[in-house]
Formats: sequence, structure tokens, C-alpha cells
Amino acid sequence: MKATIKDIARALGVSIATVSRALTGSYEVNVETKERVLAKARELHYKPNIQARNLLKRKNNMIGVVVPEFITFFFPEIIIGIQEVMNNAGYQVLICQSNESSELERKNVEMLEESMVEGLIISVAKESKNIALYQRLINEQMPIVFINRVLPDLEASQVIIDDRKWAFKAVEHLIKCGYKRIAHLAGNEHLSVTQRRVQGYTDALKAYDMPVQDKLIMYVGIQQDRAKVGVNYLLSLKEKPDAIFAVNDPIAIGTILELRKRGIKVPEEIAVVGFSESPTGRILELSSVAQPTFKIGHVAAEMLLNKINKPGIPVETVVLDAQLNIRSSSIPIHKKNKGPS
Amino acid sequence: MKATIKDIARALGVSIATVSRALTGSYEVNVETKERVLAKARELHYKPNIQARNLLKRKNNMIGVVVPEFITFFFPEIIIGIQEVMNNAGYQVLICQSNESSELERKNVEMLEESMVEGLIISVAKESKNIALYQRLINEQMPIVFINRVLPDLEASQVIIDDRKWAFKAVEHLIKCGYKRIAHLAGNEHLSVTQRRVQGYTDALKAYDMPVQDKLIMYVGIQQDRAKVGVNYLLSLKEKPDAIFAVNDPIAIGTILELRKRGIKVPEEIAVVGFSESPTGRILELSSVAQPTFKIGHVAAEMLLNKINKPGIPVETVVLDAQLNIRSSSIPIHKKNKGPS
DNA sequence: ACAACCACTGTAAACGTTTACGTAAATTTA
DNA sequence: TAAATTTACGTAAACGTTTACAGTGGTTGT
Repeated sequence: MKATIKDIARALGVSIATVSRALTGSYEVNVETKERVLAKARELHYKPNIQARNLLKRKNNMIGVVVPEFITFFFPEIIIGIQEVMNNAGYQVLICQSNESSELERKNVEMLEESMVEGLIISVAKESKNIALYQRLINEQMPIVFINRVLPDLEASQVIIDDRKWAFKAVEHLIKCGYKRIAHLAGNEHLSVTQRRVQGYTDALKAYDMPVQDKLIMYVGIQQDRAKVGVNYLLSLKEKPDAIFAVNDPIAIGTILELRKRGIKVPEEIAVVGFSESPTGRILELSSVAQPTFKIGHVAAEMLLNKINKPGIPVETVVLDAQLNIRSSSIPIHKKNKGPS
Repeated sequence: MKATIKDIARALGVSIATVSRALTGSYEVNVETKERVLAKARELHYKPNIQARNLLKRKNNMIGVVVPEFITFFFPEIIIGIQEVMNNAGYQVLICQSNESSELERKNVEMLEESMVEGLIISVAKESKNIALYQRLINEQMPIVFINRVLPDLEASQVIIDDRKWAFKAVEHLIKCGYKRIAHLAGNEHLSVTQRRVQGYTDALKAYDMPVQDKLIMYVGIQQDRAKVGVNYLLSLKEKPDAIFAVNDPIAIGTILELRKRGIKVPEEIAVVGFSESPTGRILELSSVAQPTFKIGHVAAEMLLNKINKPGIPVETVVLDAQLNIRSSSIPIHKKNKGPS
């Protein structure tokens, strides 16, 4: 059986209070007895029972994280950012993935609630219907920070990037390269990032006096295999696009592969730009908007700690900076003879 | 303040025992009082305090997982496999990454130990020096299962694949394609998977009466950026290789990119085969050995549950099956005119 | 010589549960 | 109708800590 504070006390003929004081070090206790206690603790392989302490302190130093997936680099990097801050603050992080399922997301959040985590960092599934759940948690004073993907109708703290602005910049880049018929493969229609990136796309076209054509926008989704249907559609148009702005890197990558399969050269015939730069995208020389993943994690974690330590702190939205990285999937039209395969 | 079982008891004028029985449902309690208790519990937003229960039951339904990284798909998929089994069994999973650092690995394990997890699933960092730590934990009856990367001198339960066999098959495939000078970019020298894959490589050459040449083996490491030095070296040889078997996909991918950069065609001039198939590898049409990631997670989790529930169960090694997927990075020599770019 | 103080340690309550045990009332059995 | 059984509930201990409070014996100050 595991040794407890009582075993040490009994073995030394002192009270458990003295043992506790010796072990925690905080209180007044004779140096010599302290030594004896520590020695006996080592001898008995004593490990404090954290649950007893937690019960007393009404804390458990755990927070929960729910993300739609952690297969691709994006959320894993954010999570590492979260853990760096949280572990430093003495917290453990329970990580769950909803696998883009609203139902599993709900189950995960409820599991975390049952585990009595002190706070939550959440990025919602693409079809999340859990507003009521989050609203209840917020009402019950559960500290929550949303990252990247947020629910539009929920008043909660968030860490995001300016999707509209960076979609604008990506499309502006294509315009400046000389592309004339720029299509957009958009994500799931009611996902907030989708909406903001579509907005950036149309805003950029308008800003440069180019026509915004509904038929050049298709809502395909956010997973790589969904790119195919988008490419099929765009290539079936009478006037085909000469550039495609994809809602994210997976769709952009799927697009490039699908175009290649049909023998269409990127960027010679069609240029492609992605969003949320990924390692695979980098390898394919895909231009993309890079998000500051680790920083998102850091900032979200710090905001959460703040909420935990100062209950009732007001809701806050932090908008982080991003970066457009231009690679050879989108080069100026007049240089195209020099482009890579 | 959070409502407790006492609050409910006081509000209804019954004892806390009755409330507890009504809530857990297991014991003899009048249907009507049970209803009253449940109603009041809902009214007061009662949530059971799991730490009190844990303290009493001397359990906390948590296990820990430590992996070298979870940025690439490999460990994330394993972790999902682990979580599927563990969550089903009512366990929470604490996930840590050592970032390939022996030191951080140790800290993580110690953190998990302090959190009093009931068991551990571990894949060690490439330079892990924590044998003594694991030996102590095993001696102290901590249930541990090692996956994928194991420490050679530690007698512990493991879930692995037969690295030698599958390296053999990969190299055999190159031999059957007609390649004559097959090089091997190996991983970190004292990592067990490295050793076993090198063994498979040399065994295959021997089995087909081909010379095993030390100069065609280079221990470069396991991260993509380490491929460059390997390629540099191999291309500096008087007799250059016509095929490269890489210790893993990142090295294989780095190799392909480096070869491309130098204008060397894959597989026309040099074929490449990887190991532990990755999404990026698939996109680059890289032949590779696919590991059953989810299954590794499932099996490891089930073994761990078994160990937790039946203390003293003997050490066990499970060897899972794998699969060699052939793509256009390695095609038979006589077909090379048909090969893709 | 007595009060005041100090350094150290013990007693006991508290955190929120579960559950063995006891018991009163209600019901069944002979 | 008395004994036996069942039903429903209360009492209290237990899980392993931390810590307020209350000593105890010794030292210092006057």
C-alpha cells in the first residue's frame, strides 16, 4: 500500500500535522524533526496524495482543451503553446478532439466539466450546435476562451486572427500578380472563418474594381478530399478561373493535386493560394497565410489563467497578426516562363 | 458557492446518505424521496465533486501519455486510438510531448506521477536516458506500456511493429525493382527502431547476395532537415546510389526535396522509399511502410487497462502488422520511361 | 519570581463523498 | 399475534491532506 502522511507520523511518533508542516516546508518546525520526516518520507517512498489536497483546496489545477482535430500540425502547435504556459503555471491540460462532430464536442465538454476542470479553451467543430451548452457554462462562471473558430452569437473571450484582412491580402496579392478571374473555394457556409474569408475575398475584388461573381465562389468545406468537387465545378465553367483562393491549405493542396491530375499546371495555367500555412503546403510551394499557432496557444492560455484567477473579468477579443507567405504556386503573370514545374 | 450533497440534504431534511444513495442510484431508497432528491439536485445545479469521490475510491481515472512530438500525424493518430479506448472505459488521458528531449520527457513523467495517473503509455525521445526512472516506476507497480519507441534494456510491456521485417520488405522491393546500389539513411544510432531497420536493410541485401557496404549507410537522424547532409554525402560518393531507403518519411521527404533541388529525378535517377507512411509522403507519391497507428493506440490502451485492473500481470510484447505501400517514388527500372515527374 | 514571549508540536475540524452498520417502522410468515 | 423479514433511512467512519487553535516547556525581561 502507498505510504501516507499518517504512516510517517506513526513511524516517528509525531503528529500528522508536524509531518505535513515538515513536508510542505511552510510552517514552523524544528530543523531536526524536519530532517527526520524527510528521511522517513524518502524511505517509505512517500508521494503526497494530490486528490486529498485538491479536495481541501477546492482546486485541481486542470484545464480542458477541445479542438476539432489534432492530426494536422495546426491545432497541435496551438496546444503546445497552451501547454507551455499552463504547465508553467502548475496546470495539467486535458486535450480532446471533436473530430468535427458537434455531438462529440458536446460529450467532450461534458466529460471535462465532470472532471471539474477550472477552465476551457475551445475551437468549435465546423457544424457545432452547442451554443446553449457554452452559454450555460459561461453563466455558471466557467472560464472559457475560444480560439480560431468561434460561435458568432456567443459573447465570449476569443483569440483569433483577422480572417477578412488576410483573405483580402491573399486575394490582393493575386490581383497584383495580374490574375483576372480569381475563384474562391470557400469552407462550410456557416462557419465564422468561412464567412470572414469570403468577405475578404469580395472586399479585395471590389477594392480593385473587379467584378464579384457568385459562380466563382463555391462552398466546398474544409477537408482536402472536398477540393475535388470544387475543381470539377470551376473547370466546368465556360470561362475558367486563372487563380483560386482556397479557404485553407488542405483545400488548396487538394486543388493542386486535382489540377495536376488533369495535367493543368500550377501556376502557369491556374495559380493557387491557401490559408493557415501547413508543412505539406510548404513542400508543395503553396503560397499561404501563416497563422501564429504557438502564439495563439500562449495568448489563449494566459487569458484563461487570468479568467481563472480573477473571476468576473470582462469578455475580451484578441486579434493576432498573421503573415502572407508567397511561394511559387502564385507568381506574377509576366514571370510565368520562369516558374517551376 | 457550488452546491454539495449536504445542501440538498439540508434543503430536504434528509441525511446525506440518503441523498448520496438517491444520486448514485445503486442503493435502497424510496422512489418518491429519490425523485425529490433528483429534482432538488437539478434545481441547485448540483455537480458531484469528483475529487472527493476519487479520494475515497483511491482512483482518479486518469492515465498519462508521453510522446516525442504530436505535430505530425503519427502520434496524434495513436493518441486518438488511445483516447477512444480510454474514454470508453471512463478514463481521461493526460497528453505530454517531450519534444525529443530526454530532460523534458523526465519532467513530463514526473508531472504525471505527481498527478497520480493510474498508468502510463510512453514513446521515448530519441536520446532518452530515463531507464532508471522507468525502472523505478515499474518496481513501484506503476502500469506502463511502451509504444513504437522502446528502451532496449528495459523489461516492459510494448506495442511495436517488426521494424526489421518491414525494413527488409522495403529493401527487398527495391531489389526486385532492379536497383543495384541501395543506400540507407538511418536514424539516430542508439534508437532501437534505427537499429532494427538497419538490420532489415542489411538482411535484405544479404538475402539477395548483394554486398553490404558501410559507406552506403549513414546515420543522419530522424528529422526532415537532417536529410540534406545525407544526400550531400551520398552524392559525393564515386559510385552514387540508385536508390535510397530512408529510416522514416520525414527523411525520405527531405531526401526527395533535396534531390529535386539538385535536378535529380525521382525515381528515374534515384528511387526513394520511406517508413511510417505520412500524408505528406502520400502527396509526394512516396513509397512507404504504413504503420497501423490507430490500432497501436487501441492495443496499448487495452493492455494498459488490463495492467491497471490486474496488478502483477506479466510483461508482454505485442507485434502488430504493417503494410508496404508502393508508389511512384520507386518503380521497376524497366518501366522508368513511364514514370511521373 | 512572575509575566510575557517564543519555538515547537499536538488536537481536531474541514474538504465532499461513499458505505458498513444499526434501527425503526412496515410488512410478511407461521 | 409474536416472530421474522423487508424497506427506508440515519449515524458515523473513512479517504489523505491542510491549518486554525490550543497547548507545553523553555527562555527572556523586569
